[in-house]
Amino acid sequence: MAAPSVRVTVDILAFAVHEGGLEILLVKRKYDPFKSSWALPGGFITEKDETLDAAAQRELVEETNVSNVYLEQLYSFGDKGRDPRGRVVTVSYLALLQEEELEIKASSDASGVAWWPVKELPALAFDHAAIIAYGLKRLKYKIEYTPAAFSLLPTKFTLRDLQIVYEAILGHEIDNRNFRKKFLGAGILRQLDETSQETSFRPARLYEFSEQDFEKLPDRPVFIF
Amino acid sequence: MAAPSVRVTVDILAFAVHEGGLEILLVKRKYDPFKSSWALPGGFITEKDETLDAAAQRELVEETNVSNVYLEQLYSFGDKGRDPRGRVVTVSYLALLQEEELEIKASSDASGVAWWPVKELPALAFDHAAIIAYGLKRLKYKIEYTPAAFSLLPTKFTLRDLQIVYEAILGHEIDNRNFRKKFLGAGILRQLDETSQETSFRPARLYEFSEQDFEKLPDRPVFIF
DNA sequence: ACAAAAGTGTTGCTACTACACCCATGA
DNA sequence: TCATGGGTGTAGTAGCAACACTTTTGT
Repeated sequence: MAAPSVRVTVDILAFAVHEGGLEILLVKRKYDPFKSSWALPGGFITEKDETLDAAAQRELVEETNVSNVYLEQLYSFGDKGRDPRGRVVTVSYLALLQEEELEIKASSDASGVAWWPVKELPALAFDHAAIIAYGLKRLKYKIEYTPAAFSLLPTKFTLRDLQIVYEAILGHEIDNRNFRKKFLGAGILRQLDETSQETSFRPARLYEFSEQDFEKLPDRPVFIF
Repeated sequence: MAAPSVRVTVDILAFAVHEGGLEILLVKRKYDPFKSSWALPGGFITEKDETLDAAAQRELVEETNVSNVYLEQLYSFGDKGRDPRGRVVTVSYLALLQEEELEIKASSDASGVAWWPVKELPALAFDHAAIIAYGLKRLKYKIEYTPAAFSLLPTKFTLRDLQIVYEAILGHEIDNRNFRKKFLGAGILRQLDETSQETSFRPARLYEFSEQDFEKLPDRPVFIF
């Protein structure tokens, strides 16, 4: 049986919320094809990669210096004409990051790495614009049915911070009373005896997400607003 | 950059509900590796496949004689040791079928093709048992949030038929009054002026799923029981 | 008349939406 | 004292779960 060889990449959609807006991490390509275009971080899988997940972790570190993050496989893209060099199947991954805690750094393959607001993306290489559109749809969905939003926040956060994450991703405002009621009633937040300081007005209570309490819930909660 | 070539397969999880139980379509391998084991239908993508979806359609026809069905990409598997022949990345697909309307037929690559109840699967080749476990989880989820269940039924069906599909996939019984109420209230079923005949007792009303009405719903309904 | 499955309503409860004001703090 | 965001309660509504009996048909 002729089994034509194909090249496989993993590409990462790394999202973060920054100043009330959703952003994605992109690298500027140094080489052809699509030299000087912005693209998703990622690359070919190697002999050493034990799993696709591991390959995604590795590529993210190599291309952007970002390590040790929540990563989840999203979808695979394999249309014939999507890469001018030949058949390339791309397995896309979703990463949820806290921008402030990272020090991004371009690899030698790239001439730059930067956060881009998803509402003002540059021209993108390959079919990466379509991949991002797909990822955004999935992300909206995910925060409504899973505790994924907490991966976009530091361990200690205020309810307002959490609400900002939801508003940035869903793209609309949420009534703060109902928002707080739903999360406080869900029983998955631990209130801390600390308040956020950096303000010149009333400090807000800090909370932590409790993975254990979430797992113990009889039914999965729904965070639809 | 050394881009090691990888082989890519598409494998299909073809489900159907038969006599109240959920079944999956498997083929018996004629050649090594895993000669004589049962496996998911599927195979390597070829130069001619324009898309991964098209490759899945093609493989399903070639290996089982099943054509023209609902197909949806599920997940990709690429652990290093999963195929003894070397690196193989498998893109899995979900197909939802009506067993009665199909005439399955083994290809020349296989020594058999058969429906297997998911509760009594045979020993399986590669990591196909894990792939099926994953697919089952996704299928349960899908019927609760999408109209996927209708793909497992003929165009005309009774409410009881529909309930049997839900019970087979979810694995528990459902109160029939609440079940009917939810579906009749959802506004996505068209009642026909026909009844099912084949019974020796009271005939049941037939219904059709209305794709258009489903699309027109302001919010997606939730079919959780 | 009987066996078998089709079909039907109500009640209590929970959870949601919509909505506007007072509170605590630092400057 | 003022500006700023933090924090709170209620009333009306909609949707859900739990529950058992009558109807229709063929034999």
